[in-house]
Amino acid sequence: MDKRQENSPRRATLRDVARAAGVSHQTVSRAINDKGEIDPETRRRVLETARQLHYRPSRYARGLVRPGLVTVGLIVPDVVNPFFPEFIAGVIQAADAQDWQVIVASTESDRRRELPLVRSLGRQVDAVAGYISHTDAELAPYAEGLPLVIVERGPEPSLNGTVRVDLAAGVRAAVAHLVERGHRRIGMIDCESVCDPHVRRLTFLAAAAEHGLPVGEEWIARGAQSMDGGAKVFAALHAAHPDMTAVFAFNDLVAIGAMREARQRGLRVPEDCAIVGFDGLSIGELLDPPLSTVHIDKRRLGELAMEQIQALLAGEAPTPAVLPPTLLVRGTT
Amino acid sequence: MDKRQENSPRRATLRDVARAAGVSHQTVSRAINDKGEIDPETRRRVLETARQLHYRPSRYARGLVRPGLVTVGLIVPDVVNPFFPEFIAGVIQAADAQDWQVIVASTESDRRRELPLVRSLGRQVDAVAGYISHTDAELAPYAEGLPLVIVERGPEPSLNGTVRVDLAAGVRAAVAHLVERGHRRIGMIDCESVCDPHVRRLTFLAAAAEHGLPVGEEWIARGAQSMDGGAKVFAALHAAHPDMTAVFAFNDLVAIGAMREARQRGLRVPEDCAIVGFDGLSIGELLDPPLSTVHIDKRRLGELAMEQIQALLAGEAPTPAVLPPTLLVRGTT
DNA sequence: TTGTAGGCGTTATCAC
DNA sequence: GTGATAACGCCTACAA
Repeated sequence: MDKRQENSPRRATLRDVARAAGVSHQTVSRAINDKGEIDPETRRRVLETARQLHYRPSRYARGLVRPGLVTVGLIVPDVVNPFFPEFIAGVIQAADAQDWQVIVASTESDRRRELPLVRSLGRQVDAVAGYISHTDAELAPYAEGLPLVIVERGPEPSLNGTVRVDLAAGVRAAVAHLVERGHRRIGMIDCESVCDPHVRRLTFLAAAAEHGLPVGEEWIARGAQSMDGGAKVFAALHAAHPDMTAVFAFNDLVAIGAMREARQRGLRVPEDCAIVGFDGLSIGELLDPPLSTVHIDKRRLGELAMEQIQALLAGEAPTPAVLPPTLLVRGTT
Repeated sequence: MDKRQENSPRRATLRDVARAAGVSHQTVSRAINDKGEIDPETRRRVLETARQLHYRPSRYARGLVRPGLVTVGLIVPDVVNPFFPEFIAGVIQAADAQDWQVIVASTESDRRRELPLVRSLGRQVDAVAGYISHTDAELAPYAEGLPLVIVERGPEPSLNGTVRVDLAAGVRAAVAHLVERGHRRIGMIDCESVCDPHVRRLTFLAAAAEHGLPVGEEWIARGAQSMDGGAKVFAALHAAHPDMTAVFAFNDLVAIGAMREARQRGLRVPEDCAIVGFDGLSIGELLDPPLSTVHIDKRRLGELAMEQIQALLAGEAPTPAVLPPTLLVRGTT
């Protein structure tokens, strides 16, 4: 970390310009910052020599004398995964509203990069928010007192700020919706995930039981978090339960894979098999029919994270924020 | 711009900690930075009081003494538009490879925000790259000598770094491909765009002429850069030219809208009407059939931008980089 | 092992 | 209008 630019020819400073222009460094400062008390001609001359010397003010020196500009670090697993751009946009937008800046960093879905990233990024910013899977205790030595907001952390208490989606509520909404549509033999496509190891699955089982569905563990299959994974798991479920009339998927990506596989097998969606995704990605709109899903307001999630950061920076104790998802009925149910 | 955090209770400094721990500020520095020459017990005590005082080192003071960490500003019109996340990822990845940081800022597609953003962001970073539609001359007073890399600027010479996609080559490839598939009556869906006011349209006409197609201005219609825009323009083209067998769209989003409208009108894609998009968004894969398109390597585009920044920072004169797109034949042609 | 002196590049204050 | 001088918070010598 913190690799530095080597042997670059030292940048010109205020004093260099002063010397070259034959004035005091103070006068240069006046010219650069457009203060009034300066002779227009001096000003012109100074600015000209500054330009020639490629002078640029040091943000560090400025920051030291004129502190207060807030910079926030944002850690996401993957910039390209369609879930995160909206989240990032929410953070940037909320930050921008107060003229704060956001440094975006990605772990590339590599959990081992989290801790070093928290440290190096944390040293450059006033606070950090993001998807971090480590515990408070693991984080502490790297956070070094850094105000930290963790997204999608379970409900364990934390000294850090916390924002999460009410996954269970989302699952219940999805199941209730399918039941309402008359479905009883509902399968679930589960995935491995650091963020949600069990909530979706367990809630699904509980909801199924509550609705008196003839559905248990054997109606749940697990696969990779990808279109391909979704397709494979759907194939397995369909083979095991030919009478299955609906599927609840771990997320939209997986749901899309399932949908494609269903088609391959000659099933019509939603007539022969309904499908509900999770996340509410806007790309679900592009499908035909568009994907029904449990919608997460990812922009809002970003805003909530920023609100936590503000609280933390104001020295307040953070109250965990919980975002309830909403059912988005489109065309696959 | 540059709004500051007001009346926050001044953060503890090295000296505050020193006073509280009854040592010199130097000793504190040693403890914080884990230097060897210090009594373990002193170290422990210092670290403890530092923690109590919520001490965090000032990045400005550190940067001043230990300069060299490079931070790059990145300006995009829209974080959510599926084109940009990949571009951003390319920039972040290339930056990360040298342990540089990236501050991402968005103009929210508002051209008027560009100039102020260049100024305020530019003051906080070592260089800026991004989609900026203003000219060198307009930029100069705001750039203040800032190393700047402009993406998708036309081939006009510039003092700034420049990266662009060879749009014309992409258009020619698309038209050639359609002709090869036996199409002659090809329509084009054009859009208004700051980045490309005319290249696509003019190249399309030129290519059509070269291939001897019975196609002129009247085969081009223009609409909004959205799915809806694409649908409307397709409707208009189809109405005007019922014998049209293929469409070249300004970009993928528009192409998707066109595809949907074609279906609405009872046309099979690609049998009754082939469609080629532009951009190579990965969401094109989700369609059925998947969208054929002129693919731009957006990650590579980001890398190229970073390479330009490196050159600029090294004091080299930037040679404009041109990225050739590639034809991606999927299912709609 | 610990403390003192000096400087990093800027802005602010106050003389001239 | 201009220029000394003193911060800002930290780190690197060097001295004790």
